[in-house]
Amino acid sequence: MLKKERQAYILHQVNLHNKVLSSSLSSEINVSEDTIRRDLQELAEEGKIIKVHGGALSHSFSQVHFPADVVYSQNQKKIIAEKAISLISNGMFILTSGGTTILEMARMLPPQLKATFISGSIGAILEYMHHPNIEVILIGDKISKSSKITVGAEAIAKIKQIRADICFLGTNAIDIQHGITDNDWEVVQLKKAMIESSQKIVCLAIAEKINTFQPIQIGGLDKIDILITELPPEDPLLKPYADAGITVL
Amino acid sequence: MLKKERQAYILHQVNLHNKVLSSSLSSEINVSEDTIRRDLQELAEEGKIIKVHGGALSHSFSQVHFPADVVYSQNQKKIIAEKAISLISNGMFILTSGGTTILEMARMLPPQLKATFISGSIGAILEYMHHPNIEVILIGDKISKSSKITVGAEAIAKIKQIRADICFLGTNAIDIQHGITDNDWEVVQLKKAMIESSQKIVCLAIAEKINTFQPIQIGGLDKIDILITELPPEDPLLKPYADAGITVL
DNA sequence: CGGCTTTCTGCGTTTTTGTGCAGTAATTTA
DNA sequence: TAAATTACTGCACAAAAACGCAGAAAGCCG
Repeated sequence: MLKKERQAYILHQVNLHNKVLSSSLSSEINVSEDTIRRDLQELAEEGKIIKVHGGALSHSFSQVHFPADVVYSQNQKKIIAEKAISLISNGMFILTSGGTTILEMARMLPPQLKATFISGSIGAILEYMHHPNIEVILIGDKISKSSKITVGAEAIAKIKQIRADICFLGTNAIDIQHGITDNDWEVVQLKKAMIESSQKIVCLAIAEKINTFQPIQIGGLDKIDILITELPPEDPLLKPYADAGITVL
Repeated sequence: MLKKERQAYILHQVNLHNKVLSSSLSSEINVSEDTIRRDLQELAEEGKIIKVHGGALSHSFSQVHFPADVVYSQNQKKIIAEKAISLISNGMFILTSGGTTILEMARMLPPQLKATFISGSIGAILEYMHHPNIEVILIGDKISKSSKITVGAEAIAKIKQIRADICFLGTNAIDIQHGITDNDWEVVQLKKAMIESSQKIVCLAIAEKINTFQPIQIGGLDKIDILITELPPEDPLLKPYADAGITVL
């Protein structure tokens, strides 16, 4: 088993179960605990997991601990959310994934807006529920504790029954070559279904996610209609995407 | 259980109940009181809780003054929750409605418990998600903002596909003549479906709901297997229900 | 192709960390 | 003030981490 492969597996396990033990990983993959420890350390340095004595935890596990950095990217997300909201009008059926950017958008929805929001993300649903004029449809199925969304065949089947006007995807990684990618298999399946069920696909991504990629592909750039970042549309970083036929906001 | 994990659990408990006892935490998590004390100390040093003799308090507690009757009915619900939890064992499929009593039960589930919980109540789902060993299945459909649960034909159809071991119903009103009743049409439909899909039906009701009724019937007393209140089972108020063949706890 | 470097992995040893226990001091409660 | 809880201290033991090292594998290059 290759190092990269191993780390991808570890990351997946962490995101799935919220925690991993060095000892159990070691026996699962058949490498020494030393190697596991080194992998965990690398992943921790990249900020993908939180290393603790005995194993590692997923980032979402200890939500509380996101200091100064959070406020900074909060503002970025507000800019993105504003642009996204400008695409919504009354009466629309809107499909959304989860993720902090989507949550920010949900919070900023204008109170007069009348629309139907469909999502499997618990966090997003909670936000939508606060709004007076929004109909909320919850996609049900097994809940993934790490990503706090519903996942599974039922959820996907349900999404496939829908014909939404527009779909907002919180984007974990996007680049020219691989399109949009993610690191959780089940989340990927869900997003794929969402793309199939929507007339227009909007990707919300903060700039640091641009030109990065993750192990699993959701879809190529050709699936995307609109890309929203906190940068001005004419930023050179975004030029390749505009050239690929995507509307950049 | 990892140290960080344990501390996260403790913190969650503190924020939930506003206080924790070292002794009860120790037996819940199965570590020595010494370890708990050291955890509390660390959390206190980080300013996340207030350590006191015998346990710890939440920060918010020191400020807010709870009206006595809130605490009182909180305690009633805790008694009910405890009795209800005694009916649950590992591996069970458990269907639950919403309501504050159910929420209290969800909060008090022992961390070692491995079971599958199925619900359409957003609040309950959020609680279940915090527990390390519980599988959570979310019933999806349109969300009723007033009751904060999913309602509708899809939700009912989904429930009908389930064969649960036990079903816990938060009860709004119960009396000898009308059985269990409620005042929300859609909630009633859902609870009816839940009753049909479960082997054993448990009603959780605080004493003040006993011998009251609401406009819409969910089901007669014959549908109920177990009735749980905060009163001792031999309380005369409950005698008619025991006579009707219901196990009263 | 052969030699060189670099990277990766596993092993043994030393440190550090986490946990429980016993005895004692401090505190609550009656 | 006495009895009972709870807190603290030092210690012992186990588990995990860190460190240095050596062999294996992969990549590079003339």
